Amino acid sequence: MLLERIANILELKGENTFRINSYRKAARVIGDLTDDIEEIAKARKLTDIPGIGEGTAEKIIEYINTGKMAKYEEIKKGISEETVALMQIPGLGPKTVAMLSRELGIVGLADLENALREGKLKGLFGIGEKKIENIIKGIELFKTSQQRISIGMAYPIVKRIITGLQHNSQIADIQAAGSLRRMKETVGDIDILVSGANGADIVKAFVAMPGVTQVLASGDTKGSVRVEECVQVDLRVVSQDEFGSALQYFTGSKEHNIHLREIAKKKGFKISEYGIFQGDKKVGGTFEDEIYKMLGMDWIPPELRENRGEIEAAQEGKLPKLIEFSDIKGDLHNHSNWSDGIPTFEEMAAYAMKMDYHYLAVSDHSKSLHVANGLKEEELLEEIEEIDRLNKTFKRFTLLKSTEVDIKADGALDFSDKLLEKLDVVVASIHSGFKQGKDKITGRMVAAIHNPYVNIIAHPTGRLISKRAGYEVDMDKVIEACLETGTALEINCYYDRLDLNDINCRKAKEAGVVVAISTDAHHLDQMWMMELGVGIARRGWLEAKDVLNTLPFEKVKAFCMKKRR
DNA sequence: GCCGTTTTCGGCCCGACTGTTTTCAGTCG
Repeated sequence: MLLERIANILELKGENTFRINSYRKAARVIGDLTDDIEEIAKARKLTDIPGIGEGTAEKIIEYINTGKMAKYEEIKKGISEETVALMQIPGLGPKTVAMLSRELGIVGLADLENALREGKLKGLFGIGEKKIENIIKGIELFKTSQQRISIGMAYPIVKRIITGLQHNSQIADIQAAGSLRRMKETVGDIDILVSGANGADIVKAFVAMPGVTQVLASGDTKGSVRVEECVQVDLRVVSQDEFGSALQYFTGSKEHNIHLREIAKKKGFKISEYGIFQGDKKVGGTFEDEIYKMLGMDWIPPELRENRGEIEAAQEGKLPKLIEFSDIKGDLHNHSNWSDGIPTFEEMAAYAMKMDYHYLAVSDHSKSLHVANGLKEEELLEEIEEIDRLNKTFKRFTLLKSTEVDIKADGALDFSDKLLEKLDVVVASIHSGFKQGKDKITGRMVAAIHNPYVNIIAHPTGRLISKRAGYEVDMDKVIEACLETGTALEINCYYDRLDLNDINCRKAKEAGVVVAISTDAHHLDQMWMMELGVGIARRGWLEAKDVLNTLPFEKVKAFCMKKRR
């Protein structure tokens, strides 16, 4: 994003920090938009977006029209991207990078490492022994632990730690904070917050837990470890009357907290991790919700705390009543051992019933997907018979006859309508031709959506968080087609997919498109990931009524049949 | 650069830590 780059360069140049921040803020709000920026520009409504004023609006219009931004072209002169990137090294901020560049002509990481080796940093203004040591450590850290991990990895770790510590009699409250509590799709490190009497004892118990591979710090109020999965986990101990404010503070997001503190200031309050204050007098902090209440708004669920309009909604009492895991009645996309899954139908049904589901779809792959052992027509017919037979043995549970039918490279479906008609619910998805252009892929998907038997489009963008960006698809057109035809879009819960993501999910909701939250489980022990999908749905402002699989079986069936008429 | 139930000018979130330039700037979350 160009505006973000401008912010970075201005920072390096030592510009006014408030100006830098406003470029950053503008970049962020644009990234969070659910509407098309060009449409907004065309309607001359850019300055309606909070954080975008006349100046930025002009720059955006210039960029849309010419593909360039004069401001950016002007300030980037003589500054290399590599130099800007040096600011990402922990401990190196804009001042130090600018000074190193000025005094030693350092451009990028290689230069910096050479200068360090040759001892050139010694004697520079503001640089001592310790500082040099910290830069070396920072580079090391930058190289090794740069990447964030999927919430799907972090979530079980936190559950394990919290369960392990819960029985500790010293602990009064324990909660995960940070981006994990907000259910962000990736997390950097894991923050756990505890209140209790004896901090040192609690921290000792924490660093001695099974699974800990390295203890980074162990004190009276904070412990920091690395666990098997190579993630850093921080545990902080606070007093009970600070737990609420500390939880609020450490949950973030940073942008949400900044906005909240601005409001607090205007109302004569001050909030920090230690509490909410009026002058020097502490007026709250034990409970998180009292902070929001004192600021004149409803308590905001953590998943919404991204400064994407949730604060305004809370002030007006208009927050959505977010979907909860307990609203989920079933799972509409799963694989059995008939294609590339592990469990049998019986095992799937038993597990689903244990999860209190009312139904579960068996949606094995279709014939063209050889790598996934896709079912041939006659095999799907057999599968249908087998499921019908099994369903007679269940009392208050139904296995749904389904398929994950391939949308082939030419846009045709992999099974005939005649066959699809025999199913309860049809999931369709793209598994090939990822490199086709945006129009082609969008065309394939829209064609599938218009098929009267297709009910759900699975993993609509095809992205894999750790591996690939996904194919190019015009989500606006897909959403439009779904709305027109009564087709649902999936939030795929598999931890590496989480596709739709939060922003697209909100986009779908705003358009009025129904969303299905499905695990795409191939093993029984992937079915818990429904919790991740619900988290993404909550981040997308979804309520139970927006989600297909919160409905009882009859209504899901009615949703599918309606399209066939 | 943005913004306004105190302001169209003068503000713009809070606190901790660290190292170094001994009173505070730089960096971080």
